[in-house]
Amino acid sequence: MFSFKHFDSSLFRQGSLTVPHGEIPTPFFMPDATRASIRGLSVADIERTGVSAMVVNTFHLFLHPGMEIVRGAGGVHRFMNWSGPLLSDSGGYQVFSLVHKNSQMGTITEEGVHFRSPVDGSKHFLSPEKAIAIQFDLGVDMMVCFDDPPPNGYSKERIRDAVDRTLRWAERCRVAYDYEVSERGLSLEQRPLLFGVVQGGEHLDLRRFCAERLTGIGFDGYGFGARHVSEEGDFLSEVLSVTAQALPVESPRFALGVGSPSDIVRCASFGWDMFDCVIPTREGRHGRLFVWEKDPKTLSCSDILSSLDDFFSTFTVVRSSFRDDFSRVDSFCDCMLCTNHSRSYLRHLLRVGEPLGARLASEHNLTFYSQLMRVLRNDSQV
RNA sequence: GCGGCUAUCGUUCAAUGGUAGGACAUCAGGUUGUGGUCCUGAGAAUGAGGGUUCAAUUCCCUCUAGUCGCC
Repeated sequence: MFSFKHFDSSLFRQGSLTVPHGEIPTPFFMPDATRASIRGLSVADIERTGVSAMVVNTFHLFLHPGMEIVRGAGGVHRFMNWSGPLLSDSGGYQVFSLVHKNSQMGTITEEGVHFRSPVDGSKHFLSPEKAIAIQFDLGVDMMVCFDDPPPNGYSKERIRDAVDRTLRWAERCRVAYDYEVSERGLSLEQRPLLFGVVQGGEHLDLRRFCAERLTGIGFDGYGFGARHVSEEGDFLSEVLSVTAQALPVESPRFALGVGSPSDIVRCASFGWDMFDCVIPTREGRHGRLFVWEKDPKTLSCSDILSSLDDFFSTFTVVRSSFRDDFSRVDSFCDCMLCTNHSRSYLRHLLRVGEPLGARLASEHNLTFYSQLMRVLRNDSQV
């Protein structure tokens, strides 16, 4: 299901990934449509940005609207009217950040995690088996094992515990996945891909160990879990590099939660193929815009790799200095915002809280990310 | 013209006879498998002149500027 086309000049893995809802050229970036929606954007808006796939979240959709509704709609594709590929996050990250942040919010047992809804306080339970079943009900193209992502600040001993639990749960996810596939009678073309997630914090030996054991169980793809930046915010270059090398060459590698444009480029150069992050949409809503320093159509991936911090810049459009800046946001971008409106107008919209501001800014940043991924693919079509 | 009221960061509200506080705005950071129209930090003010007092932004007088009412 995962194939490569290598280009001699390329510094990156370039290929394509085939899933039930289509073929995706790699590397690619998925914006987070956590609650089956990218905040503020319609499906038509999303298509215009060049986004090829999105991430929805098991945890959030399980709580709202609930699986009965999603099943009733005929799956999340139909529910949100998106016909392209979708990946679901397992909910592990949400449940654990909830519990790690405040132990009153839930308890972790070998069986799974009991937690309280952050919305209304109601009690719920998620386990490897349940997370897999939910993701099948969502009807996504790619799903992720229910895992335990510990904060990087934890002791090595506690991170080792998280690795062990992640591995035990990965085995249970694998079994549950095989059960669901046969129970639902899914053919090879219909079945979603299952990703195991490598934990281990900043410890190279734990990352290697976890990667080896997951490979032993066998998954369609492998993910990098927990944070890829240190507590101080520094990119964990060696950890990302070593972990990628510890994974099978022929499987897609998903760097969960990565990241800033620079982080994505670095990870792609280490051999990571898939990315998702809230940065382009969240920062867009808050008024930070990504812009090209040079025309991306003239850039190669080696140009970008050699100018990691210089190929783009950001600016905060809500600052007063943009009050009377009637120029376009990015002279190299062809999105709705850049071809129709000025920085001054966008600033105005964001400051008065007009929803159109968040929409245009998110759309622009996603267009920037899509363009970046095209450059990493040496994709001539722009 | 007469009378009342008001005067505090850029704006808008507090407070006090002894270090003037908040909100919004400004500026600077931050946001990484979305509990985020969010989080952290910084700079920023007692209209002017007199008087009472150890000490006045606070009490008194004058001026100035607003504001309301009456002619």
